[in-house]
Amino acid sequence: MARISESTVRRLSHYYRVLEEVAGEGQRVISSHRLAEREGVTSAQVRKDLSCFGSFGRRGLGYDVRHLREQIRGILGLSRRWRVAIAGAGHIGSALLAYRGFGEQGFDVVAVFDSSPQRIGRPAGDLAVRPMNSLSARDAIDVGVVATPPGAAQDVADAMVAAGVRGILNFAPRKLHVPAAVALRHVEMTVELESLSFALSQPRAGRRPRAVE
Amino acid sequence: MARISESTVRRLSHYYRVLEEVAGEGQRVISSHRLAEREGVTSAQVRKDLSCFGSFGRRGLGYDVRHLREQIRGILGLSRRWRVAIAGAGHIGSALLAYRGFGEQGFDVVAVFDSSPQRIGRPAGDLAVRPMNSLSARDAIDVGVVATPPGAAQDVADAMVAAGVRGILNFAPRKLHVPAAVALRHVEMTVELESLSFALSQPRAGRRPRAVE
DNA sequence: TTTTGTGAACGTGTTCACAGCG
DNA sequence: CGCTGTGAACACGTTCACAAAA
Repeated sequence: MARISESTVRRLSHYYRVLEEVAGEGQRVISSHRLAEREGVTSAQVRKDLSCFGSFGRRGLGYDVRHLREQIRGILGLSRRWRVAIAGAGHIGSALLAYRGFGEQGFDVVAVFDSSPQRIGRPAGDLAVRPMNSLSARDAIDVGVVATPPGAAQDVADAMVAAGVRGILNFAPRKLHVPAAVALRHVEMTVELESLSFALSQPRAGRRPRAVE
Repeated sequence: MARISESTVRRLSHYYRVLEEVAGEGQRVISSHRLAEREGVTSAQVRKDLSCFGSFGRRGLGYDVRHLREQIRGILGLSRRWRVAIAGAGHIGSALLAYRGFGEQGFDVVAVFDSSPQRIGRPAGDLAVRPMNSLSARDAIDVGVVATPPGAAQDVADAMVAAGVRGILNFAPRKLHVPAAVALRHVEMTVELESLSFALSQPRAGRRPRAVE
């Protein structure tokens, strides 16, 4: 089985959402063409992506919606739960804590940290905000979420790595350096905004690849 | 001047941040190599990206930090201001409203909408939450931010398009369909999370280094 | 000499087109 | 026949390598 590209994984995540929707509509079977249509990609892309992980379809028929959904669920690791720590109890951190979808995807927020004395000890959902330096390997955190100001982000990431996290989701607009064994993903709101600003600044009505339909 | 790839624009946004930092450190000149190093790309990449827009460097010397920063600022359309409307006064919408970086990038939030009667009329920063259906072309919105539950996202986007927005930033985990002339960007927190989940599920050859304390 | 700007080479992800199978 | 699975062709973004300039 060849190396899986990041784009393939991201599309898998999209397919998964479409399949949940389609299953909700009572559809039992879906073709790569229909799935592609809903997601805005080509049917060949769908088949290629899926074929990285096995043969889930039936020729002449299509894919069983429930079965495919469960397969993707397994592939994406959504069948198990992950222990998450959020660093930064500001606006973003608080919003994330309150975000229900987090738990629905298998991520349990088990600790919230901040370095500001004013915030430490304050209730945050079912939890209380802990001082940043109290994070340790004993917390057994799988995924750390960096929701601090940019200036603190690298230090926080270092602390997370020292505490043994295996993945980091970074919301701060700064490049983080972590060991290769730690998975790192970046939610780049700033970049999306500036990319939007660029598109809006272009003279002619933009024919941008991401503006489909 | 050839077509600009989306990746190039996104990197430009990164370079811009590095340049602000470097300018703050008092550096007056920076080479493509140093810039690349800080951003985690190759120096050829930096030069190629910049060369799409002109010749900003001096051979044998490098790039003038302030000048390059201002050039990129102009290219990304950050020299002017955009009128922004946020739809959805829930956790994400509120966090965005409180986010200062928004304004620093030239985006003025001039209206907040929601369809829930409980939220309408409530103060939101300097603004008051308005009923979703009160959005109209008279608001002269440039950019709409979709921060609603997924089920409402498409309707809200349609309303924004009808009100004449030129760009949409979507936080809802659902594909939006908009006319090609409307720029669309997606903050895919869900996808990043699931991509992390996938990475964590892979049987990694190199086990993570032991947590040292 | 240093470092940019850029055509050429390269690699990777996407699309095509069809063989294979129900 | 219809639709999947997949090698081959293609497109596009990245890297290389070097001529040109300071």
